Amino acid sequence: MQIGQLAKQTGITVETIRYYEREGLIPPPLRAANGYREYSHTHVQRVNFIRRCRVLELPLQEIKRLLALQDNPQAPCQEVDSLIAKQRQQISERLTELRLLERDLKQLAERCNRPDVVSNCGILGALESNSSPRRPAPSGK
Amino acid sequence: MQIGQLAKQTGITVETIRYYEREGLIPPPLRAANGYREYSHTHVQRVNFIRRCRVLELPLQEIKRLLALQDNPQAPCQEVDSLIAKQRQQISERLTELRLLERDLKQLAERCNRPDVVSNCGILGALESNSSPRRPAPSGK
DNA sequence: AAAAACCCTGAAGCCACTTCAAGGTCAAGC
DNA sequence: GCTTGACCTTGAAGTGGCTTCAGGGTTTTT
Repeated sequence: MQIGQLAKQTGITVETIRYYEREGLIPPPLRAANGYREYSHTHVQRVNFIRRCRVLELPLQEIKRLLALQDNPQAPCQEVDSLIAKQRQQISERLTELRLLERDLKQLAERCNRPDVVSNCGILGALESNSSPRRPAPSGK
Repeated sequence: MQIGQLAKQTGITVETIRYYEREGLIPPPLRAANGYREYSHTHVQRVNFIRRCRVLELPLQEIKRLLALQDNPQAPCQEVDSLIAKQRQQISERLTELRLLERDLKQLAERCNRPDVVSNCGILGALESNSSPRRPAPSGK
């Protein structure tokens, strides 16, 4: 199977497959006499595995760890669990960030004074003034 | 005011301030006789403006647009509004993505078979099988 | 025989920084 | 006056996960 075929079967572009090989996520395949890469079924599985991990937004370095564990069936699977747990934690933190951001952007958008000029723009005004990082009002510390 | 002082006042690192200058977001400041950058109050305002925009995760290119509009007070502020609206849209889309991702990761984590070995790992098993991109069962289209 | 479609490599571009290397400058303490 | 340390300078490279480009070779189709 040529690289284009593998790309079609997995939904990963040809360039990205070559990139994964360079990064060591895919073992270098055999080469045909003309230098073309020749892939087998195990390569399809490998690329699909990587794709599913990337859908979960796991970094390539961690996917690399998972692939190493895969090749070592007697290893404890605790690292797999903790890796997924860590990813869940990060996604959850990012969700919290983005929810706050959404709220802030909504408030900002409401400061718009309808079609007007920049000098009277409520949005720009808010961004100019020190509203964001307001210190908690200097108390007699 | 030297660059270190500006950094302290704005919470932006020295390196990032120099980067913003290179990228054209901050006008090049005057230089002292020894070559050190000399900043004024308007620079503090400018950097704070950029910081507030970055908190909202606006890309530098769009912050550049906002800064250009700021320097042009008679321009209509419609572009400001649409820029913020676009950002809201993107944040909202990303939130939707991450909520789905959170759900998927939770389900995946539940497949863990307690402390065990890799060969019996429910998580790895799920990542290996073609569960994710299941085609909607070929119907007689 | 020519055109289209595939394959190859290596390098650069994207974004917003961060880090590194290799220095010059300046105030304080001995 | 000499060192120590804290500041400042520039330019280049590294980060992540690709994508794009330049410049070719090969194979299949027309």
